[in-house]
Amino acid sequence: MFRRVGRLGHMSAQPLDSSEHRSGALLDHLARRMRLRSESVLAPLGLRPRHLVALTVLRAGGGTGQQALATILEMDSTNIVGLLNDLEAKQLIERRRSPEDRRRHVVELTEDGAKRLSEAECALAGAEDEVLGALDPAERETLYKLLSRASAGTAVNCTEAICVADDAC
Amino acid sequence: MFRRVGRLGHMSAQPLDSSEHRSGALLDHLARRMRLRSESVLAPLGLRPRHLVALTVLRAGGGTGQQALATILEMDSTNIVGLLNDLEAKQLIERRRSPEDRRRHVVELTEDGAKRLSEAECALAGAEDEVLGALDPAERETLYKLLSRASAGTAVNCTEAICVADDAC
DNA sequence: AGGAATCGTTCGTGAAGCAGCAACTATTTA
DNA sequence: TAAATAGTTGCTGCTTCACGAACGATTCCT
Repeated sequence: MFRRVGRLGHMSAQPLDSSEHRSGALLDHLARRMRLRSESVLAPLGLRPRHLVALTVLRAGGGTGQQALATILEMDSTNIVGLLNDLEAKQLIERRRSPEDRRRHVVELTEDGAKRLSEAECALAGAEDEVLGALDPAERETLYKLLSRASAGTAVNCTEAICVADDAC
Repeated sequence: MFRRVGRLGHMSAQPLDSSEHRSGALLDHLARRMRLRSESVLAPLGLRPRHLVALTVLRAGGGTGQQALATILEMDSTNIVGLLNDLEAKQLIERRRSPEDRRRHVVELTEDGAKRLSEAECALAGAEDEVLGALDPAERETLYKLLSRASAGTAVNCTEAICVADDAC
């Protein structure tokens, strides 16, 4: 499951100067800042940050089963149920039984869901302006694309549908 | 299995519609994935993800008071105390009274702290490889720089209130 | 000097997120 | 038929975290 991390300094082929450039802590830091702001902005829409994450993933690779979704989001599947219950109660997603395997519930964004997601993203403009204030629009776009590709790439392991890279809306 | 959207080379014009390109959810998603992996990797070092965040911030702008640190990390100052207690017990940071204002505790990385931080970052290579597997080294470097600048930028302005452009959605 | 404000510290309280187990239904697969 | 899989529900417990109250030390205001 987890890649074994070798003892220090055993990699001779890699340039060592990138060893300090780990993005993990920075991701954590910025995600926290963003999440704190998002909560208050999203509240009027009846959404929480984690709902937005789920919706975003669903938009990227819709038509996934809940098990797959649990893997992508790395959440316990029992907790996924509650999350999806929220979203379904608001009619932002639909659960349909898969015709090929009727055990599965295929989860997909509804029209309302896509619309609400758009609204939410739009409402987050202010929050993002605060958190990413040091980056100009072009840099933010670059950041978005990198994050998007990384997110899609990691999802590849788990499911089938990935194709977010660059869509022109 | 892979639903492929062609248009690979067609980077036509500019992505002018950045309206939907909000990075918040993606940040959240990737940060979570990273954090889950980091925990197990960091455990042998006696660190947790949030410790790493604090150390990273301290390395970037050392010599800050705890109040300022609370603002940067956007954590309650009472919770900062416990966090720093952990780190001080491990002798990764030092609290000294500021000579100019002896109410303040100036927090700084010790040599051990910097070393441990480096080790931790090195140990996170595997985790990062998993989470950012879709990005090549150059892209990861770009990502790091963007995140780094964003983090530094928000830290600098944290004292002054940033006026947010009213969202016109 | 005296009083108010600030910084750090400790303690407690309460809410929220989340993992994990158990049991159940429906469905597929061997 | 038996076993495995997907989803659902309910429950338990741990951890994190924000928030408040009180306190000592120190500085700033007048």
